[in-house]
Amino acid sequence: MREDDSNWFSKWEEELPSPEELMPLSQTLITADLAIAFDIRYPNSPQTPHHHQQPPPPPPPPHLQTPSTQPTTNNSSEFDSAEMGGAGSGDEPARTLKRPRLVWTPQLHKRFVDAVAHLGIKNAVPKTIMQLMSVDGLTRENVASHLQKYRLYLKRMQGLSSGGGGSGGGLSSASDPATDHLFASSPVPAHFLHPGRPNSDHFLPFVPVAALQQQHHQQQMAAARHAAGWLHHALSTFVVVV
DNA sequence: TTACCAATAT
DNA sequence: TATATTGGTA
Repeated sequence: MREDDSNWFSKWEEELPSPEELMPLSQTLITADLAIAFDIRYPNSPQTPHHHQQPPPPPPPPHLQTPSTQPTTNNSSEFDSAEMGGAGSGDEPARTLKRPRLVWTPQLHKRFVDAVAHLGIKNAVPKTIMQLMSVDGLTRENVASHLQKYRLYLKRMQGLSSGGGGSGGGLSSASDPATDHLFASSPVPAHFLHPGRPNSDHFLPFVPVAALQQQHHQQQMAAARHAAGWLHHALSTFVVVV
């Protein structure tokens, strides 16, 4: 196993989400230059590049949509026209500013589900989930709100699977398709619906990647090594559990 | 004091 | 409807 260490690690490394998959979460439609030009602060630049005056409290993210594919139907006039009525002009303290409503894209939700799955139901609380997701600009409240809804969804699924009968009998689930669209986009791990038994598979490395700046590579690698140690421990536990 | 969580508000 | 905010509680 010793010699394999470097092997499995690089192999594991290869399976990390591609930048294309990772980027979308914190990528905006505005280029860095444009952002600077318009004095728009990015959520995922924890490290203020080079600019004058950047107050410590991270300003609200414009939006953390995930335009992995350039939206063909993109209205380019979608930027938040920050100045409204001239009230909150300029350098006003970032706090007390309202963040734009978070949109739970399928990608974001996928990350959410993965985090919950790897944490196990019992440990899946907003703060932990948020940390595991490591999406810049994502707040605990964001996650809490989503989690609340997701739990209701899971409960409904359980109720459906165990009890009873579909009323009309025609299509599969009688529940409104519209309600489930987002949640249906990501598969629900089986053990979510079977409480009572400790989760059996919660280990494969859930990419602990936090950001994508080069400066963070060190931290990322540190996190990765940490995850590696944890993996090792998890594996030894696995033998016992199984 | 923090964070969870269900209810409620927008 | 989807997400945010609130308020009681552990």
